[in-house]
Amino acid sequence: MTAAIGGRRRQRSTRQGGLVRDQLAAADGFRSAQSVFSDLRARGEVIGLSTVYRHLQALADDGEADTLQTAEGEALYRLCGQTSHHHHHLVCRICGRTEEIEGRGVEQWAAQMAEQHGFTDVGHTIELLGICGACTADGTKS
Amino acid sequence: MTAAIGGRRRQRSTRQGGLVRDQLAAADGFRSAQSVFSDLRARGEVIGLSTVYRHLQALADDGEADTLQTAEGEALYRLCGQTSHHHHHLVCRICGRTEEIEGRGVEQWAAQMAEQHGFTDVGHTIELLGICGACTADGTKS
DNA sequence: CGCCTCAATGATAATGATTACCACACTTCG
DNA sequence: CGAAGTGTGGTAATCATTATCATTGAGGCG
Ligand SMILES: [Zn+2]
Ligand SMILES: [Zn+2]
Ligand SMILES: [Zn+2]
Ligand SMILES: [Zn+2]
Repeated sequence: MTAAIGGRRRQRSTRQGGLVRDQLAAADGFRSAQSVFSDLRARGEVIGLSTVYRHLQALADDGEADTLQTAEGEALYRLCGQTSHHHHHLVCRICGRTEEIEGRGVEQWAAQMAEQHGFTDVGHTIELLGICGACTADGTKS
Repeated sequence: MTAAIGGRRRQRSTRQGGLVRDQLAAADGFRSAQSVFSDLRARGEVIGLSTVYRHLQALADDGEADTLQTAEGEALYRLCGQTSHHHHHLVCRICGRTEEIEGRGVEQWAAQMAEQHGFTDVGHTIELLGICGACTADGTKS
């Protein structure tokens, strides 16, 4: 009843909205609201913390950004390539570089597990966290 | 350097430790620290919030309990059957009932993705969240 | 059993991310 | 220009978790 069927959600496009989106786009990895905020401020931009949170959530709601949570419970956001294309992430725990990955095998497995146990309406959270090639190299020498 | 190689970690066994463990064991689903605390208090037990947090983390560290995070960033704990046996969970988002699941296919997929992208030391977070048979039935009638 | 030592406890304060508020600025349109 | 309404952003409020630290109780020993 609440849902606006059409896609549009953010009705006015504002300078701050662009800033947040650009900042996210600039980084190829996941970023926290706090870090997006302080980076923007550090760059001399004038924007409020509340506004950053608002726009990040708007992006997430519109499906333009993916989110995940750190082990410490901090929410991270990332602009993702194809909107509405189901995928997962392989994130470098050092530099944050992120690869979008997918696999119908996993999706099938999830569905199968659900069915096998009589569960319905099953969604899943799948994130891979490791160390990317570049960071491995960095750590190797020295 | 800190690690005691052997299994034992909690050196003194206390009443409070038992309480926390029992409370976890009583529920078959994941429980938050706050809820374990308030349930114990509601039962008339005398225990501090700090202590509940401490014991939950100790259990998690010892591998006796698994943890996961809600979308809101709250940490949940659950005593799991076989210690040191790698598995994942299929959790009912209504009643919290939890099934332990596994699948070497998924593990292989994760490993393969990691290798394919040159990532090393890759771990994964995989949780399935749905509605169990009982809860589906409940929702159907009415 | 009584004593001693130190880990464990728990009330409380501190932290840190996120949200709620709300007065104010900027758009838009008549 | 002026009214109406959205978006902003500083600040206060939330809420889970952690840090402090004085007090308690477990266990070992004589
Ligand atoms: Zn993505
Ligand atoms: Zn998937
Ligand atoms: Zn259920
Ligand atoms: Zn696994």
